Amino acid sequence: MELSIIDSLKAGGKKLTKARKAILAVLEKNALPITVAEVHAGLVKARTNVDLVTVYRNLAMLQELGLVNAVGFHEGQMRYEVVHGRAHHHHIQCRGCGKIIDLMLCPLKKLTKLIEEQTRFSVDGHALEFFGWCPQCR
Amino acid sequence: MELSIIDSLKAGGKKLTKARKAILAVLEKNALPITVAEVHAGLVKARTNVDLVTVYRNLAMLQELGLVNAVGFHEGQMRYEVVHGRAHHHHIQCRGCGKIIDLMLCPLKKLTKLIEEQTRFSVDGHALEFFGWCPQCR
DNA sequence: TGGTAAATGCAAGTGAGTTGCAAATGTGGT
DNA sequence: ACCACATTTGCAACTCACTTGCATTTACCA
Ligand SMILES: [Mn+2]
Ligand SMILES: [Mn+2]
Ligand SMILES: [Zn+2]
Ligand SMILES: [Zn+2]
Repeated sequence: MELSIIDSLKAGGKKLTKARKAILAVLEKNALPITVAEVHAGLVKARTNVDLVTVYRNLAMLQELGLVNAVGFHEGQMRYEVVHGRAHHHHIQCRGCGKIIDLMLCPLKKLTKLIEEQTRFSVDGHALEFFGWCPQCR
Repeated sequence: MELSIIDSLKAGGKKLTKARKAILAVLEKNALPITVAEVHAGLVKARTNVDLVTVYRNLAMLQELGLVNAVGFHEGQMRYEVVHGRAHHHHIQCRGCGKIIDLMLCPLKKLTKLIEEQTRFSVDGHALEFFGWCPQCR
């Protein structure tokens, strides 16, 4: 059973600041992973002025606590989505317009075990993204 | 049946330059994906002076022709490996020392079809990397 | 309500990757 | 072997995501 966001912060010795609440709110209302600039723009739109560097620092911290997930499509920047209350999953991005869709699946449970046996690594994560062309850009 | 490197270059209207040959040679002698800086260092070591920007431009071009594969572990830089004569595969990287190992497998053939049906995207690629701790760093 | 560690904003810095342009070089035809 | 010419290269300047240092502010707890 998963800790609440507030309890996770407390357990990590973190304060529940105005900036933090606002950043989490922006992420919660976005179904898909968004860039740091998009988080920042969301804050400005919500009349919450938070410096860009504060967004960077908070996203890094939230990621360390496991509350936020970083996703990269090799666009030259990372994207972030909330983990809390959502199932582990992956994404596909259109090479034309950049659109992203959630893929509510993960085929890697069994394979992870196999890799651990074959490589003697202990595997603790993976990144899986698909690329292609959406119906509009096809 | 796969075109030779020279034929692929020719087909793309590309010249077989000294820099190009040397870059491919560096990549060929490395089993694992290496950074642009590492390619460049390899050139210097081989007494072939090629500007860093030339390395960037050639790797981008070779990737477009499908001769080279870009791999990213979200380290803040990309890595490159030759495709020619090697089977499609994936990688695992140690979170401690950064060591990379080839995983000669890909579990995504069937899943790709399923995703195409479900999303109406045409899928033309994917990125899959595993992360963990190697025996030394465990 | 005050003491204190954590968090924030601002300014400056880092580093991967890109761009513009003049000079150099590989290629295909003669 | 030579020429014409498109491609490629090197250099310098630039962009932009992200980080760091430090003085000030803020959330938390006794
Ligand atoms: Mn998602
Ligand atoms: Mn490989
Ligand atoms: Zn699209
Ligand atoms: Zn290791």
